[in-house]
Amino acid sequence: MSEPSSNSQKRSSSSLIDVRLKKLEELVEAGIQPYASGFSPDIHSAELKSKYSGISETEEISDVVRLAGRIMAIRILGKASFMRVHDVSGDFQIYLGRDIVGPEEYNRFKKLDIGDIVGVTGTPFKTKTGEITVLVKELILLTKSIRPLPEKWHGLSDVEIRYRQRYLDLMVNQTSREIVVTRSRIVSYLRNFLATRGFLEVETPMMQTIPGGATARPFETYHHALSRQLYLRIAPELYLKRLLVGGFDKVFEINRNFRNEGISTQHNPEFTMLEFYQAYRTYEDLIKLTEEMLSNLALEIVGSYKLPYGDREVDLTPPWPRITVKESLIENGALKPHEIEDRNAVFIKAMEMGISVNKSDSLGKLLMAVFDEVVETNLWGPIFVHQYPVEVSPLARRNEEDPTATDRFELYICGREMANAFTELTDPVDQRNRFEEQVRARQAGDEEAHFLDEDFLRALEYGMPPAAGEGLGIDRLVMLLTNAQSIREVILFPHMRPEKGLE
RNA sequence: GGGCCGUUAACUCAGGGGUAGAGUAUCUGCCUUUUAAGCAGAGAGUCGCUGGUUCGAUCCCAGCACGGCCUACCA
Repeated sequence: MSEPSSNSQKRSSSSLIDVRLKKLEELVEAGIQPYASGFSPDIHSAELKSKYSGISETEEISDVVRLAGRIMAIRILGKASFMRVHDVSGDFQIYLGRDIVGPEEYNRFKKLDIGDIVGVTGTPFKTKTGEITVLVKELILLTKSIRPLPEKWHGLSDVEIRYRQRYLDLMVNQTSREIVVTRSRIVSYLRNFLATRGFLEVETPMMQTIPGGATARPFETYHHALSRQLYLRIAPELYLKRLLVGGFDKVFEINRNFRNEGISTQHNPEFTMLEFYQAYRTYEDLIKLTEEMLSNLALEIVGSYKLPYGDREVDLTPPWPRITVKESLIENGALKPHEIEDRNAVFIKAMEMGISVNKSDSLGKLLMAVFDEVVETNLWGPIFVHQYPVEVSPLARRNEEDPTATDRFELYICGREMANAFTELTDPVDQRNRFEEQVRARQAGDEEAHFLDEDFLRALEYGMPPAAGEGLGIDRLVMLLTNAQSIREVILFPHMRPEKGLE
């Protein structure tokens, strides 16, 4: 699309590339296929090392092993050479001797570059320094690399390049690879945990005509054939509940949500959410399930309930404490017990604290504004904050004793919201009233207020069994378990502005 | 969206109003057990972009681009 000169590939880099392109030409002229196929390794580096760790230095092993990987270091010592090769399980060393492969082949090997992918066939032996090494009988070039890799001491640390060219980051940074593997293990564990408890994994629409289930600004798109506006989903909640109406009593979905909001170390426009719903249960049951699921997950992934996070530690040994929103506000000293039910008193307090609030805000919204400002970041946790105000919980069931509160909790770990759950509102009349309240808020300018979903109300009118549901942010959970300080470290290809010259 | 900081060789980084330095990588030569191999030599840069100030800018100033951190909204 753009001319080579406007490409991000700078001139000097292209001179290094030119050297390699010349080598590539020479290979082709010599009749060598620089992008070969058909070589199958029969062992990985980790297995090689463990299998032959017991051999002695002088021992000659007749086993022939086949390995493949990317050359990461080359040490030429005249008529013999060592190379370090990376494969998926780690790295291994190969030994090339001129007297073994012959002078012609040996000279060809000396022209290999760091970054080239090779297949080797040979026998294992132990070097003077005790490293299991492959004595190469045959080496074939599988892929010629024409771009230089980052240097061997410091590797690649420029975060912009690490995120934009994740393939390069994964090639040279082991911790980046480990996070990918850990994330996969976490998702598998959660899937298995729920599946063994009878939950059914489902997929619901990513493109929705009415974006529902959360308070957030949606991304908009357009369907030409239907001539209508569509939204990328902000949550799967209303669809999963429709499945409860339909008769499934335990369902879950692990998938992407999209929210048209700011980007930060805690936020990516698309993020992964686990949502699960269970009929004939309450949020009390979800508290127990969450404790069990996440504490066992920590044992599985980290090997302990106690996790290092930043320069602190968080202890996931169950059970975890609980506190109501109102209790937390009083305990924190933000509000006095007599003020907590008094909208005007809370409004004045919020103003005094410099929190941006509106005259029209309900008591519940004001309480949450104060909570977000002064309580939330101090909740190192793990802790369940529960009994959220009804005005900010339009899909949650009212508490039996306190109709201004809902049977809802949010789980906080390391000062961050990890999960949000509640006993579901199943009363179609109450649900309609709450939606209408949201519509009024939207008309008053609240871009994040819920849309009214008439079909969802129709489903509730047929009757949804009593149920409880929860949403759990997977990216933040992976951050917690990998001690990552930025969400971009746990998302393979995080959102970035387009790179100049490559659009 | 706001504030602060950054952008110099392919990579990691120094430097600083008089047209640029190191290590790694690359290239050449020597070297048969190295593993940050070693020794000798060489090449490599529009100092993010665009303007301004100046005899002269990579350095000072402004704007822009991209990124990072904090902050705001949210999960």
